Amino acid sequence: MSTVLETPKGKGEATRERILEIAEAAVLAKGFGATSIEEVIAEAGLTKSGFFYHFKDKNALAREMVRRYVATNDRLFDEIFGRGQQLSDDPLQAFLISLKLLAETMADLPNGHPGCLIASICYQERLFDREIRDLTAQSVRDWNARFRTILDGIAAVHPPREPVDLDDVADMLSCIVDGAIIMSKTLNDPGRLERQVMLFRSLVKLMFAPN
Amino acid sequence: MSTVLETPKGKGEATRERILEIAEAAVLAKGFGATSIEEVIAEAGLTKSGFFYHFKDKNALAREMVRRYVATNDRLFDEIFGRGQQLSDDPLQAFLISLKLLAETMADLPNGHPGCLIASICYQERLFDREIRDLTAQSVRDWNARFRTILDGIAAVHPPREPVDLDDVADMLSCIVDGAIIMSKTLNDPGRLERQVMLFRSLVKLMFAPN
DNA sequence: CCAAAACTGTACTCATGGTACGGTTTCTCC
DNA sequence: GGAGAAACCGTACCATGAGTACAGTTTTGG
Repeated sequence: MSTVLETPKGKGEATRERILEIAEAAVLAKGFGATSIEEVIAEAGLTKSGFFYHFKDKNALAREMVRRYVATNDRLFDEIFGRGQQLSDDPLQAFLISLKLLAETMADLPNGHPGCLIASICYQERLFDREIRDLTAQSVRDWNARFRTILDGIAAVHPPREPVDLDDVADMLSCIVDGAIIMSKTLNDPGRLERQVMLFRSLVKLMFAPN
Repeated sequence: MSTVLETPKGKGEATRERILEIAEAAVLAKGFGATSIEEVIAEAGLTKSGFFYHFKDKNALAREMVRRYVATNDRLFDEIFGRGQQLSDDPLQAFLISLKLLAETMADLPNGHPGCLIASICYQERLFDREIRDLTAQSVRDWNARFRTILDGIAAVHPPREPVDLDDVADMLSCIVDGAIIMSKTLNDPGRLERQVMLFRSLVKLMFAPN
């Protein structure tokens, strides 16, 4: 309370963050069930006791991982779609700009996109408790709602030329990103993710742009 | 060779199949790393010795699982896209019919789509050997090539109204299906998968149909 | 009926996840 | 600079699961 800085961040907080980061990478590479606490703490450079000081069990680790992932993603979306709105008053143009930014962001990852934690968890649902599954579900709903709002704004100005359901179009963006991440990883070709986002962008243009 | 039936199928073959089916369901629900041989054999009703009679180790099980999954999927695609071609001479109409069939097939799963094994494996790549990763990569490439061929046939008759890359459009179908499966599972709403396939269908129409 | 196929049973090793708990260092604040 | 909390270490322990070895038993197909 007395410090001026926003994030006092005791030493413990830093360790927590390090654990979460290492764990997330491991989970995305081998799955939660196959990610051992031992390997995480080995890489983090602390002991088992130290780990359990921060997280009461593996499920607590998972919960915090998801919270962290969702928060990071939310911030990224805020920035990307906020930036689009700054750069154009037309909602369609703003969205197209944001999609381009999104594609570039995806392409900028040096070793390709590390993966979507929500997708990873979805394929291991039985390992997680109700709270975690609710967390992932809510975050997906939030993202879809965000896109839906944007699309509403566009449709108000540019009536779509075909009767498409905007809820489905909003869903589609998440679907394409998740699907493209999988394809990129499977084929070991990071470029596909960017291309899919750009194709989605073309289709948005096709749907709304006056011909 | 002397039998008339296509599949003589000794008793061992049936057991193998049962193991693979149980294992696949378990892997899609909790991941490969968290799927124990013990639980699989418990559900299959045989002993550990019995299991290792059929598969030399867990990786052999994974290999056969993937082979089985890919073969099943190939057959399904053969049927769906073959049927489309039977029902219309126009390649675009044929594809639209097939996509409708695909959407219906997806919607017909009683408890929603169980999941894509390739996607599941992609998020646990470190657990699998080179051979398995090559298998999944090749199957994805094959599916993409199949769709690309269809799109080529369409484009030859109906020039696309926007300059879209047909390779990307072909990729998109797999991406959308994989992504929609994840969303359906995460939100526990099986309907989304069907809707996404139908939306893709609308977009194909929008891309190629003369206005 | 016989040989191969398809298992069962037991008994073990080794590695690892996860728990429990008491002790020790390091930080922080008064 | 001392007290107490936060952050961490050490060790001992149990349960589970992968995988091996191998001898025995049932089942099946020709």
